Amino acid sequence: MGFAAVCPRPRNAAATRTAILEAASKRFAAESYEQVGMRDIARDVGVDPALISRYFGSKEELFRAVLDDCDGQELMDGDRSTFGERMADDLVYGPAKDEDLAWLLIMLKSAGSPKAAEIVQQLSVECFYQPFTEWLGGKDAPIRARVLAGILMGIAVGRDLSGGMKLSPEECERMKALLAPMLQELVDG
Amino acid sequence: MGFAAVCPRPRNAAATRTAILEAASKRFAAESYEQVGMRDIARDVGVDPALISRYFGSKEELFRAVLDDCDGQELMDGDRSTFGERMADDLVYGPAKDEDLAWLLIMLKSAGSPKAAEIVQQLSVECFYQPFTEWLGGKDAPIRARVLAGILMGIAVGRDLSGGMKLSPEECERMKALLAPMLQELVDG
DNA sequence: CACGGTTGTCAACAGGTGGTGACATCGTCA
DNA sequence: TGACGATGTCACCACCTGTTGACAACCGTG
Repeated sequence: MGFAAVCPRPRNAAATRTAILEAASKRFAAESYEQVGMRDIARDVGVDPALISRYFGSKEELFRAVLDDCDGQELMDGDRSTFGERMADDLVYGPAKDEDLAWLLIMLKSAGSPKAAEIVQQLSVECFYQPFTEWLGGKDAPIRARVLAGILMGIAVGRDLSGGMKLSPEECERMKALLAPMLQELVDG
Repeated sequence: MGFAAVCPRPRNAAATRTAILEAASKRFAAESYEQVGMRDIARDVGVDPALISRYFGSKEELFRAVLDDCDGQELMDGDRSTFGERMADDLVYGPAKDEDLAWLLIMLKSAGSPKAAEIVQQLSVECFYQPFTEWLGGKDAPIRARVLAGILMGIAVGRDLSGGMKLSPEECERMKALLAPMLQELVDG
Protein backbone atom coordinates (compact mmCIF):
# COMPACT_ATOMS: atom_id res chain seq x y z
CA MET A 1 0.00 0.00 0.00
CA GLY A 2 2.08 2.88 -1.26
CA PHE A 3 5.04 0.69 -0.57
CA ALA A 4 5.89 0.56 -4.24
CA ALA A 5 6.25 4.31 -4.27
CA VAL A 6 8.98 4.17 -1.63
CA CYS A 7 11.07 1.38 -3.08
CA PRO A 8 10.43 -0.82 -6.09
CA ARG A 9 9.76 -4.01 -4.13
CA PRO A 10 12.66 -6.44 -3.81
CA ARG A 11 12.70 -9.15 -6.41
CA ASN A 12 11.58 -11.97 -4.20
CA ALA A 13 8.99 -14.26 -5.69
CA ALA A 14 8.10 -16.14 -2.53
CA ALA A 15 7.61 -13.00 -0.48
CA THR A 16 5.53 -11.37 -3.19
CA ARG A 17 3.42 -14.48 -3.47
CA THR A 18 2.60 -14.57 0.19
CA ALA A 19 2.05 -10.80 0.20
CA ILE A 20 -0.51 -11.26 -2.54
CA LEU A 21 -2.15 -14.10 -0.65
CA GLU A 22 -2.33 -12.01 2.50
CA ALA A 23 -3.77 -8.97 0.78
CA ALA A 24 -6.26 -11.13 -1.09
CA SER A 25 -7.31 -12.82 2.13
CA LYS A 26 -8.04 -9.50 3.78
CA ARG A 27 -9.95 -8.26 0.77
CA PHE A 28 -12.00 -11.43 0.42
CA ALA A 29 -12.80 -11.35 4.11
CA ALA A 30 -14.08 -7.80 3.86
CA GLU A 31 -15.86 -7.78 0.50
CA SER A 32 -17.59 -10.24 -1.76
CA TYR A 33 -15.76 -12.25 -4.39
CA GLU A 34 -16.88 -10.17 -7.35
CA GLN A 35 -16.43 -6.93 -5.48
CA VAL A 36 -12.74 -7.62 -5.01
CA GLY A 37 -10.80 -6.77 -8.14
CA MET A 38 -7.39 -7.98 -9.15
CA ARG A 39 -6.43 -4.33 -9.46
CA ASP A 40 -7.42 -3.72 -5.83
CA ILE A 41 -5.27 -6.54 -4.54
CA ALA A 42 -2.41 -5.51 -6.81
CA ARG A 43 -2.61 -1.95 -5.49
CA ASP A 44 -2.56 -3.21 -1.90
CA VAL A 45 0.58 -5.19 -2.53
CA GLY A 46 2.15 -2.53 -4.71
CA VAL A 47 2.47 -4.68 -7.79
CA ASP A 48 1.12 -4.93 -11.29
CA PRO A 49 -2.22 -6.73 -11.67
CA ALA A 50 -0.73 -8.89 -14.39
CA LEU A 51 1.63 -10.42 -11.89
CA ILE A 52 -1.21 -11.94 -9.93
CA SER A 53 -2.59 -13.62 -12.99
CA ARG A 54 0.90 -14.91 -13.65
CA TYR A 55 1.39 -16.35 -10.21
CA PHE A 56 -2.03 -17.82 -9.66
CA GLY A 57 -3.42 -18.30 -13.15
CA SER A 58 -6.81 -16.76 -12.55
CA LYS A 59 -8.94 -15.05 -9.95
CA GLU A 60 -10.68 -18.32 -9.18
CA GLU A 61 -7.40 -20.07 -8.50
CA LEU A 62 -6.22 -17.18 -6.37
CA PHE A 63 -9.39 -17.49 -4.32
CA ARG A 64 -8.83 -21.21 -3.99
CA ALA A 65 -5.24 -20.60 -2.92
CA VAL A 66 -6.37 -18.14 -0.27
CA LEU A 67 -8.83 -20.63 1.12
CA ASP A 68 -6.25 -23.38 1.02
CA ASP A 69 -3.84 -21.19 2.88
CA CYS A 70 -5.92 -20.26 5.87
CA ASP A 71 -7.46 -23.01 7.90
CA GLY A 72 -9.81 -22.20 10.73
CA GLN A 73 -7.12 -22.97 13.26
CA GLU A 74 -7.44 -19.66 15.06
CA LEU A 75 -10.90 -20.61 16.23
CA MET A 76 -9.55 -23.67 17.97
CA ASP A 77 -6.53 -22.12 19.56
CA GLY A 78 -6.85 -21.17 23.18
CA ASP A 79 -8.74 -22.56 26.07
CA ARG A 80 -11.88 -24.52 25.27
CA SER A 81 -13.67 -23.33 28.36
CA THR A 82 -13.39 -19.70 27.29
CA PHE A 83 -14.39 -20.18 23.66
CA GLY A 84 -17.76 -18.51 24.13
CA GLU A 85 -16.24 -15.55 25.90
CA ARG A 86 -13.52 -15.08 23.31
CA MET A 87 -15.81 -15.34 20.32
CA ALA A 88 -18.46 -13.13 21.83
CA ASP A 89 -15.77 -10.54 22.35
CA ASP A 90 -14.54 -10.86 18.77
CA LEU A 91 -18.06 -10.57 17.43
CA VAL A 92 -19.13 -7.59 19.48
CA TYR A 93 -15.93 -5.61 19.28
CA GLY A 94 -14.83 -6.52 15.76
CA PRO A 95 -13.86 -5.85 13.06
CA ALA A 96 -10.56 -5.07 14.73
CA LYS A 97 -10.35 -8.65 15.91
CA ASP A 98 -11.52 -10.38 12.80
CA GLU A 99 -8.33 -12.24 12.03
CA ASP A 100 -9.69 -15.13 14.03
CA LEU A 101 -12.73 -15.28 11.82
CA ALA A 102 -11.00 -15.05 8.44
CA TRP A 103 -12.29 -18.34 7.13
CA LEU A 104 -15.81 -17.65 8.27
CA LEU A 105 -15.84 -14.14 6.86
CA ILE A 106 -14.55 -15.25 3.49
CA MET A 107 -17.17 -17.97 3.31
CA LEU A 108 -19.78 -15.47 4.35
CA LYS A 109 -18.97 -12.66 1.97
CA SER A 110 -18.78 -14.98 -0.97
CA ALA A 111 -22.11 -16.62 -0.42
CA GLY A 112 -23.75 -14.69 -3.23
CA SER A 113 -21.21 -15.60 -5.91
CA PRO A 114 -21.84 -18.87 -7.71
CA LYS A 115 -18.20 -19.38 -8.62
CA ALA A 116 -16.86 -18.56 -5.19
CA ALA A 117 -19.60 -20.52 -3.46
CA GLU A 118 -18.72 -23.62 -5.44
CA ILE A 119 -15.08 -23.33 -4.46
CA VAL A 120 -16.05 -22.81 -0.85
CA GLN A 121 -18.23 -25.89 -0.99
CA GLN A 122 -15.31 -27.89 -2.30
CA LEU A 123 -12.85 -26.77 0.32
CA SER A 124 -14.87 -25.91 3.41
CA VAL A 125 -15.50 -29.43 4.52
CA GLU A 126 -11.97 -30.79 4.63
CA CYS A 127 -10.29 -27.48 5.45
CA PHE A 128 -12.74 -26.14 7.95
CA TYR A 129 -15.78 -28.11 9.01
CA GLN A 130 -14.04 -31.42 9.45
CA PRO A 131 -11.26 -30.20 11.76
CA PHE A 132 -13.67 -27.98 13.59
CA THR A 133 -16.10 -30.84 14.07
CA GLU A 134 -13.34 -33.06 15.41
CA TRP A 135 -12.21 -30.31 17.74
CA LEU A 136 -15.75 -29.97 19.03
CA GLY A 137 -16.28 -33.67 19.55
CA GLY A 138 -19.10 -35.11 21.57
CA LYS A 139 -22.68 -35.69 20.56
CA ASP A 140 -23.97 -34.29 17.27
CA ALA A 141 -20.65 -32.59 16.64
CA PRO A 142 -21.30 -31.99 12.91
CA ILE A 143 -24.57 -30.29 13.64
CA ARG A 144 -23.14 -28.21 16.43
CA ALA A 145 -20.26 -27.21 14.14
CA ARG A 146 -22.66 -26.01 11.50
CA VAL A 147 -24.82 -24.11 13.93
CA LEU A 148 -21.81 -22.58 15.59
CA ALA A 149 -20.25 -21.50 12.32
CA GLY A 150 -23.59 -20.15 11.20
CA ILE A 151 -24.08 -18.08 14.31
CA LEU A 152 -20.60 -16.65 14.14
CA MET A 153 -21.11 -15.67 10.51
CA GLY A 154 -24.55 -14.30 11.12
CA ILE A 155 -23.62 -12.07 14.02
CA ALA A 156 -20.60 -10.85 12.08
CA VAL A 157 -22.68 -9.90 9.08
CA GLY A 158 -25.29 -8.35 11.30
CA ARG A 159 -22.64 -6.12 12.78
CA ASP A 160 -21.60 -4.98 9.31
CA LEU A 161 -25.12 -4.25 8.21
CA SER A 162 -26.82 -2.68 11.16
CA GLY A 163 -24.52 0.31 11.10
CA GLY A 164 -27.56 2.47 11.65
CA MET A 165 -28.16 0.85 15.00
CA LYS A 166 -24.98 1.37 16.97
CA LEU A 167 -24.86 -0.16 20.39
CA SER A 168 -23.76 1.71 23.47
CA PRO A 169 -20.79 0.30 25.39
CA GLU A 170 -23.17 -0.98 27.99
CA GLU A 171 -25.32 -2.69 25.37
CA CYS A 172 -22.21 -4.26 23.92
CA GLU A 173 -21.52 -5.89 27.25
CA ARG A 174 -25.10 -7.09 27.45
CA MET A 175 -24.80 -8.58 23.99
CA LYS A 176 -21.59 -10.30 24.95
CA ALA A 177 -23.29 -11.64 28.03
CA LEU A 178 -26.09 -12.97 25.85
CA LEU A 179 -23.83 -14.55 23.24
CA ALA A 180 -21.05 -16.02 25.33
CA PRO A 181 -23.04 -18.70 27.19
CA MET A 182 -24.95 -19.54 24.04
CA LEU A 183 -21.75 -20.24 22.11
CA GLN A 184 -20.13 -21.97 25.04
CA GLU A 185 -23.09 -24.29 25.42
CA LEU A 186 -22.72 -25.30 21.80
CA VAL A 187 -19.06 -26.08 22.37
CA ASP A 188 -19.71 -28.06 25.51
CA GLY A 189 -22.49 -30.02 23.84
CA MET B 1 -39.36 -16.25 -17.91
CA GLY B 2 -40.10 -17.39 -21.42
CA PHE B 3 -43.38 -15.63 -20.94
CA ALA B 4 -42.49 -13.07 -23.53
CA ALA B 5 -42.12 -15.79 -26.10
CA VAL B 6 -45.71 -16.86 -25.58
CA CYS B 7 -47.36 -13.47 -25.70
CA PRO B 8 -45.83 -10.01 -25.90
CA ARG B 9 -46.75 -8.95 -22.38
CA PRO B 10 -49.87 -6.84 -22.00
CA ARG B 11 -49.24 -3.15 -21.90
CA ASN B 12 -49.82 -2.63 -18.23
CA ALA B 13 -47.31 -0.41 -16.52
CA ALA B 14 -48.36 -1.15 -12.94
CA ALA B 15 -48.28 -4.92 -13.43
CA THR B 16 -44.91 -4.79 -15.15
CA ARG B 17 -43.54 -2.65 -12.36
CA THR B 18 -44.57 -5.07 -9.66
CA ALA B 19 -43.38 -8.00 -11.78
CA ILE B 20 -39.97 -6.37 -11.96
CA LEU B 21 -39.97 -5.73 -8.23
CA GLU B 22 -40.89 -9.32 -7.54
CA ALA B 23 -38.26 -10.77 -9.83
CA ALA B 24 -35.65 -8.41 -8.45
CA SER B 25 -36.56 -9.37 -4.90
CA LYS B 26 -36.07 -13.05 -5.65
CA ARG B 27 -32.77 -12.41 -7.37
CA PHE B 28 -31.43 -10.16 -4.64
CA ALA B 29 -32.43 -12.72 -2.03
CA ALA B 30 -30.54 -15.44 -3.86
CA GLU B 31 -27.44 -13.63 -5.10
CA SER B 32 -25.36 -10.66 -4.13
CA TYR B 33 -26.11 -7.14 -5.34
CA GLU B 34 -23.36 -7.03 -7.94
CA GLN B 35 -24.00 -10.56 -9.06
CA VAL B 36 -27.56 -9.69 -10.05
CA GLY B 37 -27.62 -7.99 -13.43
CA MET B 38 -30.32 -5.83 -14.88
CA ARG B 39 -30.32 -8.21 -17.83
CA ASP B 40 -31.03 -11.15 -15.51
CA ILE B 41 -34.02 -9.49 -13.95
CA ALA B 42 -35.24 -8.32 -17.34
CA ARG B 43 -35.02 -11.87 -18.68
CA ASP B 44 -36.98 -13.18 -15.70
CA VAL B 45 -39.77 -10.73 -16.31
CA GLY B 46 -39.61 -11.07 -20.08
CA VAL B 47 -38.85 -7.46 -20.75
CA ASP B 48 -36.09 -5.29 -22.10
CA PRO B 49 -33.36 -4.27 -19.63
CA ALA B 50 -33.78 -0.67 -20.62
CA LEU B 51 -37.30 -0.67 -19.25
CA ILE B 52 -36.05 -1.28 -15.74
CA SER B 53 -33.76 1.70 -15.89
CA ARG B 54 -36.71 3.68 -17.17
CA TYR B 55 -39.01 2.67 -14.35
CA PHE B 56 -36.61 2.84 -11.45
CA GLY B 57 -33.89 5.18 -12.63
CA SER B 58 -30.94 3.04 -11.66
CA LYS B 59 -29.97 -0.28 -10.16
CA GLU B 60 -29.45 1.35 -6.78
CA GLU B 61 -32.92 2.82 -6.78
CA LEU B 62 -34.38 -0.49 -7.86
CA PHE B 63 -32.65 -2.14 -4.92
CA ARG B 64 -33.98 0.54 -2.63
CA ALA B 65 -37.48 0.04 -4.02
CA VAL B 66 -37.26 -3.70 -3.43
CA LEU B 67 -36.22 -3.17 0.16
CA ASP B 68 -38.93 -0.58 0.65
CA ASP B 69 -41.47 -2.98 -0.69
CA CYS B 70 -40.84 -5.95 1.53
CA ASP B 71 -40.93 -5.45 5.25
CA GLY B 72 -40.05 -8.28 7.60
CA GLN B 73 -43.69 -8.82 8.44
CA GLU B 74 -43.65 -12.50 7.59
CA LEU B 75 -41.35 -13.15 10.51
CA MET B 76 -43.86 -11.72 12.93
CA ASP B 77 -46.94 -13.37 11.55
CA GLY B 78 -48.14 -16.44 13.35
CA ASP B 79 -48.07 -17.59 16.90
CA ARG B 80 -45.33 -16.18 19.10
CA SER B 81 -44.97 -19.36 21.07
CA THR B 82 -44.09 -21.35 17.97
CA PHE B 83 -41.62 -18.87 16.49
CA GLY B 84 -38.62 -21.01 17.26
CA GLU B 85 -40.21 -24.07 15.78
CA ARG B 86 -41.32 -22.28 12.63
CA MET B 87 -38.00 -20.61 11.98
CA ALA B 88 -35.98 -23.70 12.73
CA ASP B 89 -38.10 -25.50 10.17
CA ASP B 90 -37.59 -22.76 7.58
CA LEU B 91 -33.87 -22.76 8.19
CA VAL B 92 -33.32 -26.49 8.04
CA TYR B 93 -35.68 -27.27 5.20
CA GLY B 94 -35.18 -24.15 3.09
CA PRO B 95 -34.66 -22.76 0.55
CA ALA B 96 -38.18 -23.78 -0.44
CA LYS B 97 -39.55 -21.82 2.47
CA ASP B 98 -37.38 -18.79 2.17
CA GLU B 99 -40.13 -16.31 1.38
CA ASP B 100 -40.40 -15.65 5.08
CA LEU B 101 -36.78 -14.68 5.20
CA ALA B 102 -36.66 -12.40 2.15
CA TRP B 103 -35.54 -9.33 4.03
CA LEU B 104 -32.87 -11.20 5.92
CA LEU B 105 -31.57 -12.94 2.84
CA ILE B 106 -31.33 -9.72 0.87
CA MET B 107 -29.47 -8.04 3.70
CA LEU B 108 -27.22 -11.04 3.97
CA LYS B 109 -26.32 -11.49 0.34
CA SER B 110 -25.55 -7.83 -0.09
CA ALA B 111 -23.22 -7.53 2.85
CA GLY B 112 -20.15 -7.50 0.64
CA SER B 113 -21.29 -4.67 -1.62
CA PRO B 114 -20.51 -1.19 -0.35
CA LYS B 115 -23.35 0.44 -2.28
CA ALA B 116 -25.94 -2.12 -1.31
CA ALA B 117 -24.74 -2.24 2.27
CA GLU B 118 -25.14 1.49 2.61
CA ILE B 119 -28.70 1.30 1.36
CA VAL B 120 -29.44 -1.55 3.71
CA GLN B 121 -28.03 0.44 6.58
CA GLN B 122 -30.33 3.30 5.71
CA LEU B 123 -33.47 1.22 5.48
CA SER B 124 -32.97 -1.73 7.78
CA VAL B 125 -33.60 0.09 11.01
CA GLU B 126 -36.97 1.65 10.32
CA CYS B 127 -38.19 -1.05 7.95
CA PHE B 128 -36.95 -4.09 9.78
CA TYR B 129 -35.15 -3.82 13.08
CA GLN B 130 -37.48 -1.32 14.68
CA PRO B 131 -40.72 -3.20 14.04
CA PHE B 132 -39.06 -6.47 14.87
CA THR B 133 -37.68 -5.07 18.11
CA GLU B 134 -41.10 -3.76 19.09
CA TRP B 135 -42.66 -7.10 18.28
CA LEU B 136 -40.10 -8.81 20.47
CA GLY B 137 -40.54 -6.46 23.41
CA GLY B 138 -39.25 -7.17 26.86
CA LYS B 139 -35.80 -6.73 28.24
CA ASP B 140 -32.89 -5.93 25.89
CA ALA B 141 -35.20 -6.20 22.92
CA PRO B 142 -32.83 -4.40 20.49
CA ILE B 143 -30.01 -6.74 21.36
CA ARG B 144 -32.16 -9.82 21.12
CA ALA B 145 -33.42 -8.59 17.75
CA ARG B 146 -29.92 -8.24 16.45
CA VAL B 147 -28.80 -11.59 17.73
CA LEU B 148 -31.92 -13.26 16.41
CA ALA B 149 -31.58 -11.68 12.97
CA GLY B 150 -27.92 -12.60 12.95
CA ILE B 151 -28.54 -16.22 13.78
CA LEU B 152 -31.24 -16.55 11.17
CA MET B 153 -28.96 -15.06 8.53
CA GLY B 154 -26.00 -17.11 9.61
CA ILE B 155 -27.74 -20.45 9.56
CA ALA B 156 -29.26 -19.59 6.18
CA VAL B 157 -25.90 -18.77 4.68
CA GLY B 158 -24.38 -21.82 6.29
CA ARG B 159 -26.94 -23.96 4.55
CA ASP B 160 -26.06 -22.40 1.19
CA LEU B 161 -22.36 -22.87 1.66
CA SER B 162 -21.95 -26.24 3.24
CA GLY B 163 -23.36 -28.02 0.24
CA GLY B 164 -20.59 -30.53 0.61
CA MET B 165 -21.91 -31.57 3.99
CA LYS B 166 -25.48 -32.63 3.43
CA LEU B 167 -27.41 -33.65 6.49
CA SER B 168 -29.42 -36.82 6.71
CA PRO B 169 -33.16 -36.45 7.43
CA GLU B 170 -32.50 -37.58 10.95
CA GLU B 171 -29.74 -35.02 11.40
CA CYS B 172 -32.07 -32.36 10.07
CA GLU B 173 -34.49 -33.14 12.86
CA ARG B 174 -31.70 -33.00 15.40
CA MET B 175 -30.63 -29.63 14.06
CA LYS B 176 -34.19 -28.38 14.28
CA ALA B 177 -34.35 -29.65 17.83
CA LEU B 178 -31.17 -27.77 18.59
CA LEU B 179 -32.22 -24.52 16.95
CA ALA B 180 -35.86 -24.24 17.92
CA PRO B 181 -35.46 -23.76 21.68
CA MET B 182 -32.50 -21.48 21.12
CA LEU B 183 -34.53 -19.16 18.93
CA GLN B 184 -37.60 -19.44 21.12
CA GLU B 185 -35.61 -18.47 24.16
CA LEU B 186 -34.46 -15.34 22.39
CA VAL B 187 -38.05 -14.46 21.57
CA ASP B 188 -39.27 -15.09 25.09
CA GLY B 189 -36.43 -13.05 26.56
C1' DC C 1 -59.66 7.89 -39.02
C1' DA C 2 -55.78 10.54 -37.01
C1' DC C 3 -53.53 12.22 -33.22
C1' DG C 4 -50.87 12.01 -28.80
C1' DG C 5 -49.31 9.82 -24.99
C1' DT C 6 -48.02 5.56 -22.97
C1' DT C 7 -45.39 1.19 -23.03
C1' DG C 8 -41.88 -1.21 -24.75
C1' DT C 9 -37.65 -2.38 -27.90
C1' DC C 10 -33.23 -1.72 -30.16
C1' DA C 11 -28.62 -0.40 -30.81
C1' DA C 12 -25.05 1.77 -28.85
C1' DC C 13 -21.85 3.89 -25.45
C1' DA C 14 -18.57 4.68 -21.67
C1' DG C 15 -16.51 2.42 -17.98
C1' DG C 16 -14.69 -1.42 -15.74
C1' DT C 17 -13.34 -6.49 -15.57
C1' DG C 18 -10.07 -10.49 -15.86
C1' DG C 19 -6.64 -12.17 -18.76
C1' DT C 20 -2.42 -12.22 -22.27
C1' DG C 21 1.77 -11.47 -24.86
C1' DA C 22 5.68 -8.39 -25.65
C1' DC C 23 8.90 -5.89 -23.27
C1' DA C 24 12.02 -4.08 -19.41
C1' DT C 25 14.81 -4.83 -15.38
C1' DC C 26 17.18 -7.18 -11.87
C1' DG C 27 20.23 -11.00 -9.80
C1' DT C 28 23.38 -14.50 -10.64
C1' DC C 29 26.66 -17.48 -12.44
C1' DA C 30 30.07 -18.77 -15.97
C1' DT D 1 32.10 -8.72 -18.26
C1' DG D 2 28.32 -11.00 -20.80
C1' DA D 3 24.59 -13.81 -21.00
C1' DC D 4 20.60 -16.02 -19.16
C1' DG D 5 16.70 -17.00 -16.26
C1' DA D 6 13.79 -14.99 -12.98
C1' DT D 7 10.83 -11.16 -11.64
C1' DG D 8 7.97 -7.47 -12.70
C1' DT D 9 5.68 -3.89 -15.99
C1' DC D 10 3.13 -2.14 -19.84
C1' DA D 11 -0.22 -1.86 -23.43
C1' DC D 12 -3.87 -4.13 -24.96
C1' DC D 13 -7.80 -7.38 -25.77
C1' DA D 14 -12.41 -9.37 -25.44
C1' DC D 15 -16.08 -9.31 -22.55
C1' DC D 16 -19.60 -7.67 -19.54
C1' DT D 17 -22.15 -3.98 -17.02
C1' DG D 18 -25.46 -0.13 -16.28
C1' DT D 19 -27.39 3.44 -18.76
C1' DT D 20 -29.15 6.40 -22.59
C1' DG D 21 -31.50 8.28 -26.66
C1' DA D 22 -33.81 7.26 -30.85
C1' DC D 23 -37.24 4.48 -32.61
C1' DA D 24 -41.54 1.25 -32.89
C1' DA D 25 -45.98 -0.54 -31.47
C1' DC D 26 -50.03 0.03 -29.01
C1' DC D 27 -54.20 2.28 -26.89
C1' DG D 28 -57.68 5.61 -25.79
C1' DT D 29 -59.67 9.97 -27.23
C1' DG D 30 -60.95 13.76 -30.47
